[in-house]
Amino acid sequence: MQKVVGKTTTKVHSRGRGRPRSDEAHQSILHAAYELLMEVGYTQLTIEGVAARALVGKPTIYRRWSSKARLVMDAFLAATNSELSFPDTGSVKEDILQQMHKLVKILNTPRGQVIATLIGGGQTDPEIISAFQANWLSPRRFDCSQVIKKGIERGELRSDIDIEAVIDALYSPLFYRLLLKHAPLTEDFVDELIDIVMPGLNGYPKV
Amino acid sequence: MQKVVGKTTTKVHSRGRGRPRSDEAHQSILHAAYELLMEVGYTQLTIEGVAARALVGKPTIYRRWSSKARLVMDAFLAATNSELSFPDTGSVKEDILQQMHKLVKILNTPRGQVIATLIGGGQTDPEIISAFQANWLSPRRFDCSQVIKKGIERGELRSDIDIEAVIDALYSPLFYRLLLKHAPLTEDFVDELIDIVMPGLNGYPKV
Amino acid sequence: MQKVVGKTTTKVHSRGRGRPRSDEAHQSILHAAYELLMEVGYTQLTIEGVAARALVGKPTIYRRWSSKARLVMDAFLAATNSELSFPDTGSVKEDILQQMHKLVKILNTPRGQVIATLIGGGQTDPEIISAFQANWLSPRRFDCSQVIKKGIERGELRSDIDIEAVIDALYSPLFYRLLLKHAPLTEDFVDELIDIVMPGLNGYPKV
Amino acid sequence: MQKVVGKTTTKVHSRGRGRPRSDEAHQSILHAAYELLMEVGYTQLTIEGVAARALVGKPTIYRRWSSKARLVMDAFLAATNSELSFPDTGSVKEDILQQMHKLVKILNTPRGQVIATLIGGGQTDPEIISAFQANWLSPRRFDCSQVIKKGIERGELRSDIDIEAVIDALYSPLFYRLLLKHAPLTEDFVDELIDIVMPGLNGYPKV
DNA sequence: ACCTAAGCGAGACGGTACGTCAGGTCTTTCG
DNA sequence: CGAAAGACCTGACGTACCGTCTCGCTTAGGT
Repeated sequence: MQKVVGKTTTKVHSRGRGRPRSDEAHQSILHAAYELLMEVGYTQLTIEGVAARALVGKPTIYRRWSSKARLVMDAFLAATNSELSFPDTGSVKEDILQQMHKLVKILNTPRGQVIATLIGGGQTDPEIISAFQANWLSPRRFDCSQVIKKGIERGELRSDIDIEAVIDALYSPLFYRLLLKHAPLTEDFVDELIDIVMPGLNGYPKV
Repeated sequence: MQKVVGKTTTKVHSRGRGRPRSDEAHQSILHAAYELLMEVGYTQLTIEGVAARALVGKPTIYRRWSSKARLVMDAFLAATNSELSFPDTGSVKEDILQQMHKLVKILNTPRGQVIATLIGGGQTDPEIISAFQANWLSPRRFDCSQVIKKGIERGELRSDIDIEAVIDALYSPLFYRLLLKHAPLTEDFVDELIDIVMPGLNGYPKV
Repeated sequence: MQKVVGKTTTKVHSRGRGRPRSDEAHQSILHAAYELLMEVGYTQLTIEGVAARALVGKPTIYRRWSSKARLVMDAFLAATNSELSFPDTGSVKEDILQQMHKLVKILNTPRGQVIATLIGGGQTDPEIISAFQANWLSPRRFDCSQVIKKGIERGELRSDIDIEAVIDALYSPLFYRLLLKHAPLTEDFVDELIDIVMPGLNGYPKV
Repeated sequence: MQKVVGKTTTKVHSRGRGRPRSDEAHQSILHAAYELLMEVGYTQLTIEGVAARALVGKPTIYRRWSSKARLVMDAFLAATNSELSFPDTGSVKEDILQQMHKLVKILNTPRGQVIATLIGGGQTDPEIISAFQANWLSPRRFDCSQVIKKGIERGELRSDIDIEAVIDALYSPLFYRLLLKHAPLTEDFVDELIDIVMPGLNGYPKV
């Protein structure tokens, strides 16, 4: 578990004078926040509740995070692990297929709900969206773009595709179902999607 | 503008005795709610704020809508017009392309932000999501599925596709960019998506 | 126990619509406040504490009293009874002597401490002083001035005295000892004071 | 301006090892405290405010004064000058009259307000009252009692009076008006008081 | 000339209470 | 007799200070 200090935390202290901030309190707050996030969700989570569970005063939280959104974002990121790496099977289609299956599994856990509430909360707090995008989404999109570029080099994929659009086409339906809940987010759905999208990327294009 | 009595409103009144409900108050509430929705989004919208702007008491709102979610959905739907119909050009690809362009235009207006905050707020309020899905999303997905079915009958599209998955593949990237804001939601993006997804649906499939 | 609506309460409501303010809550708050005033004094008394003891929400208190000072003032005045009336013995000296004895007895009870903390708190809140002066002090000073005037008419007292100054000369030492605590506030002290001050008021003045 | 080490300061340091306490900080704190005392009064004065104005850390204050009361008393006393001495005109009445005029002048300055808030704050902080009484009131009462004793020896005053009661009778009205503000504290009022009280003390008493 | 104890300003700590806002309910009066 | 208005209680908000506790740094005696 890696401490992530992204856009959401206030500036790291320039080794100024005064008592340094307690790392113990910091961790305790993030941990309490993440627990509550999974137990009651974003909306029901209160700063007072976090303070009480972390055995910390409210001002100690407000001193570090200026809003619930930012605290929750950091708590989420601090609990991130690298479970979403891409395999290297030699086939772009297979690499992406396997990683999307992993992603679907995660989105179907409570962690998936946390992601959903974060994106939801982000609709009224731009900072949370940009932090989520920068610290969670971007790294995974970057990995995916590397896989796609490798596929282009190999001639497995067309060279004139817009990589960002491809990634959107592949992954957005997963988030769409996560958020809209109009249909279940199954692994079969992933297979369907791959079958729909990959042909349009073929190195030997449309007849 | 038509009063929508869908899943979200409480039962219509049985013309009982006593003072009738003021239609003026009703419209005034919906109007105030929609305005606030555009100004501050779903989460920041408060029943008190709506009551104040509509010059109405809180119970007058609660008497008609049992929750913020239902009020907001009605306000949103009351402002709906049917600008998202599909053309009939004879080509599935063209029909969908044109309708998606219309959708993108709308998503880039304040109304797009309202949709975003509704989906966002829905992450912690299941009722919002299901009402949005039932009253706004479903009709458009139905229209789209009719277009697709017509394409299958014509032989323009493969007959073994999962129509729900196809609709997701086509439309979810638009909502994805609406919500995540990692890239602009342009009309060129629509063209790219169509180029990526449609080949996988061809009546005369992959080589 | 008489409900006093003095300078300290906000205007009485013009019998408008809506739920009327609960008199039960009102009395309960005043009672709790007075109890706490006697138990812990003005400074240690908190609005939260009053709310908790009165089984009432904080906003219910703030809706009626804009500050701790005004609440406390009203609580004090609501607990006022008319125990400080002047007798009519036919002798000014005797009338005042007896009433001052009564006052000393009261000032030596917890109620005396409440008065002390009110005057104390009033040093940083002008409103509390003026409310105390208007609702508690003034009536008693008026009674006393009537007694003095009667004495002047009778020829028992000089006619050229400044009545306000006389009242100050008589009563201020009691408050002085109440507040400064440099010496006990005994009934003998009252007798001493009368012996010192009354000769200066004699109808047949200084030789 | 003399550093006062009365009941209020903690023990003087035994000149141990280590860095000696900064006298500059000491003076700066007292000065800041007195300024704030005049600006906002005892109750509104905060240790944080003093520390900020004195450009000093909070612990530097707490190391020297264990409570707000003690700090404030020292700040008040450090700003004392001996402007309230008694003249020696040969007449008790004149001596006291002149000194009371001086006192009234002072009580009508901001310093008078400081005294008022000190007495006020003392109603919920016994330490303030006893320190004020010991370090400010007592010396002046002692001086006054000397004047009175001299008057008794001279035969100008009765020998059977209670000196403490006399001092109270003379001075308490001034503090009474300072604190209750029901009437202005003028020099004419002093003259009135003298006329009322002095006859009761005459060496050749009531007719 | 070093050591070391105690001071320094700064500022974070766990707390308590503040005064406010909005939630959803209840109780009046008015139409 | 039900709609409208507004007070009700509740709970959380974000802030201000409390008095204490580190920090990294002087500052001077003591060895």
